[in-house]
Amino acid sequence: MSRRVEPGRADLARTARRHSTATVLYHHAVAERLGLGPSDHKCLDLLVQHGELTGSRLAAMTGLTTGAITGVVHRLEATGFLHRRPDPTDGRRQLLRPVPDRVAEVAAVFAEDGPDLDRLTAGMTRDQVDAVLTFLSRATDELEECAVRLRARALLDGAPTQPGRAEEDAP
Amino acid sequence: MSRRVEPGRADLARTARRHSTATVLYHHAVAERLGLGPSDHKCLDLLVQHGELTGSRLAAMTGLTTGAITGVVHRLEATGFLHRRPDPTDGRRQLLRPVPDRVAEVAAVFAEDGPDLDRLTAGMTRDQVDAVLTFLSRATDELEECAVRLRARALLDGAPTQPGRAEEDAP
DNA sequence: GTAGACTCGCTCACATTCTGAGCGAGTCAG
DNA sequence: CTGACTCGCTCAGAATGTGAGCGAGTCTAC
Repeated sequence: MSRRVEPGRADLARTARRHSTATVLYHHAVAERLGLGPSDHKCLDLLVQHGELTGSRLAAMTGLTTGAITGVVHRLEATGFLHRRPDPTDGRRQLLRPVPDRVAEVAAVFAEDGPDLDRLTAGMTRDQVDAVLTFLSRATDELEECAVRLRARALLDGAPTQPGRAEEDAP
Repeated sequence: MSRRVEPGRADLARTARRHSTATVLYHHAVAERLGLGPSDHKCLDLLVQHGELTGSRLAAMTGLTTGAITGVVHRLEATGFLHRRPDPTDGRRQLLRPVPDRVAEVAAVFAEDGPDLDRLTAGMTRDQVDAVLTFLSRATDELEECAVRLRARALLDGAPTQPGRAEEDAP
């Protein structure tokens, strides 16, 4: 670890990690503020970003079971965050899309109690901001890919270290 | 939306949001992989970053109730991720600290199925990497602050049962 | 055009996790 | 010592997730 790589390298790893944790905690706080569970908020976010999705797609993206998704959709629909309509081309599917008015409320929370991008990039040159953009974009892609890989691995292993519960341990 | 903002401005907002969502999903996947619940992983992360914390401090940081924290601590201790010892200076407190060996396993998961920082910063100048570092650092601070504010606001709205103290602290 | 394999969203029983209230022990100021 | 406080814990009940399985719809190959 004490190799003379670029000086900022270890800093970057540590900061990125802190940033991750802070992000997770912040998301949870926003969900609470909106009267939603963490999973509900997660799904709503995905819906907003993708425009329209099916339930099974949502299940695949979040790693939740379809049963759990049913609950999420019901709650989000009951609270008016989500509109549901049958897919005209496939009778099995339900197309889920966020309701603009409610989504605006979510955006308002972000605006009121969210990070201010202008402040975050204050004093940066255009080139530096571009670098940030590139980093975030690449990181997003990698994170999505890694999440999929992790989930696939869990399925393949069939649950190696985590079958039912903590089997060992009883000193 | 055709304002004269800097070209990268809206992009940055959108990308940051996508990055947040991806981060949350990734954290959840990692937790599953480790056989932990999302809250358990969140607490473990905080523990790793801060070295040693008390239960009540953890509750304040995560927004969980002390009852939930008790469960988290029991699970983490049972699976060997956490070591607990009474505070020598205050008989009420339990000092919680992560177990290095187990934490190394967590790090291994990150190394194996996590984003590769070298790739994320590939082709960037020292100056650009510094900009990324600055951005992440500032964002982390703001996110933490915003989460606290959100939670405080939620307490005001709802029934203020417990005196929520999560501010101060700046070593 | 129909049989069989698939997908989709749903339900149900059960397990796990979180909340909310309250408790005993410990700390500290007066 | 007394009283106000903090700390971690317990307990009942609510919320949320899992896993298996179902009926309806779709697709492919006969």
